[in-house]
Amino acid sequence: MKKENISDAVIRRLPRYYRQLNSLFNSGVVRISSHSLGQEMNITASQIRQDFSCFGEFGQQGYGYNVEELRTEIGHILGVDKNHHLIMIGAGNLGHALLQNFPFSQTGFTVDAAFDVSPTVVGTAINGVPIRSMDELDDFIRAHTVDVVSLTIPQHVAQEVADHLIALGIRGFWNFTNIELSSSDPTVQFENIHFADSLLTLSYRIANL
Amino acid sequence: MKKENISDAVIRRLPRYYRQLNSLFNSGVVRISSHSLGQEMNITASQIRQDFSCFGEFGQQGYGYNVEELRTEIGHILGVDKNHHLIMIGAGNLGHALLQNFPFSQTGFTVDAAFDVSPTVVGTAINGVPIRSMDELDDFIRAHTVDVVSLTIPQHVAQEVADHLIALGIRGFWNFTNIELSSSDPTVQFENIHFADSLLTLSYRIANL
DNA sequence: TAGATTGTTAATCGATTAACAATC
DNA sequence: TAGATTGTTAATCGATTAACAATC
Repeated sequence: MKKENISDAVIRRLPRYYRQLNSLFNSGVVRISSHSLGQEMNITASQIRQDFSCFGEFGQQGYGYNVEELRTEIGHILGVDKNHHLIMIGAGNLGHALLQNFPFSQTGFTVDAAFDVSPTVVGTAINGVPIRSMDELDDFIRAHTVDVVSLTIPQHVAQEVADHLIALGIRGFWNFTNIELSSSDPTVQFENIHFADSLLTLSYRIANL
Repeated sequence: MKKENISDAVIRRLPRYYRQLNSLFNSGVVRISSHSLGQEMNITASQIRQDFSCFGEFGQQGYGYNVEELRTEIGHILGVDKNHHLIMIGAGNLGHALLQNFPFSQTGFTVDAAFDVSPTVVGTAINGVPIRSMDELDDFIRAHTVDVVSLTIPQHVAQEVADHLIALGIRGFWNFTNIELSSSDPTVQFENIHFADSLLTLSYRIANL
């Protein structure tokens, strides 16, 4: 399942397609053409067909795409049918918010545990996810499959914790700390959510029309 | 202060430059060349010089860039010196987390109020920001300058609330609901933080090398 | 069948990189 | 002065769009 030469721009559009197709499916729409889908999403029909053709032939001439089928295909490409395992490091406000509100299961993830240093939260559970002590982290990782670690911890410990986790074999990081994490190992993947960068681009745009 | 033809790609790099320059400044670095900055950020020196030259001439031949000066310039371009006013709609877990942890003031923002429907939080304050009732929202907006509204509310009310706010004159939205908001008015700016899209791209990448 | 729409190849556009004269 | 490094123009690369034969 190794596609080569898929550009980042294409990959970033896949979740949007998936989201739109889900919404269409839930509205009972059975089929859609690249043209209509493009209008709804503000993407050209050409680009949609180009994007899909990176992964296979999902449509039918003269008909378009079956919404349910296409949704399943793109979901498969994204791995929502994989049941990835995730643990959360840091169960503060943001970690708490994610555990409470984020639809992990719809995204193909199971949150097996959260870890924190604070004795007041260790031993409790949020939305069914047990909060464990950071002391148990290494043993937990050695004993379980962990595909992704979400980092909702203070900036100043982020790189250090990441390095430690990489040494333990973790390859996927969902990084909420506003710093650039890096690794010399190219198989380690970081996905960053930089709130500050996001707000600053908005700040720029509202000032420049 | 209206620069034309600045591509989105350039704008998205500005906060990264700003972040890196801040870090260099705090480490006491006085000057830096496009070459060194590029090495640190994994960007070519050419691109850095191209990016900066969209906004002015901030360097000096044979010397490079003065870190403090360049930081100030880019901060100015991004508007961190503007003191924008922000209100938050929805003071649930995520809103709470942002109020507690996000460095609004360092980003050039003041949070004047948060609004929620829940009577248990209305009347309280988080990190000095008062939580008001949604009933007070319209009057508040009419009486105050509001540059940006952060939307940390449930998906199903998001577009409706956004439309209402647009009608009241709001032009900047920091959208944390996992849906695509839109407006026919091109002066309205949406900056979306789609957690699910982000996690799905990570899901894709860990499966494909 | 005729009309619609795909998948794909070719053309265009824009963004990144390279090169270099200007100059500190 | 010689060396370094900018700002900018030109070359390259990659991504988006257009066109169209294939075909449902």
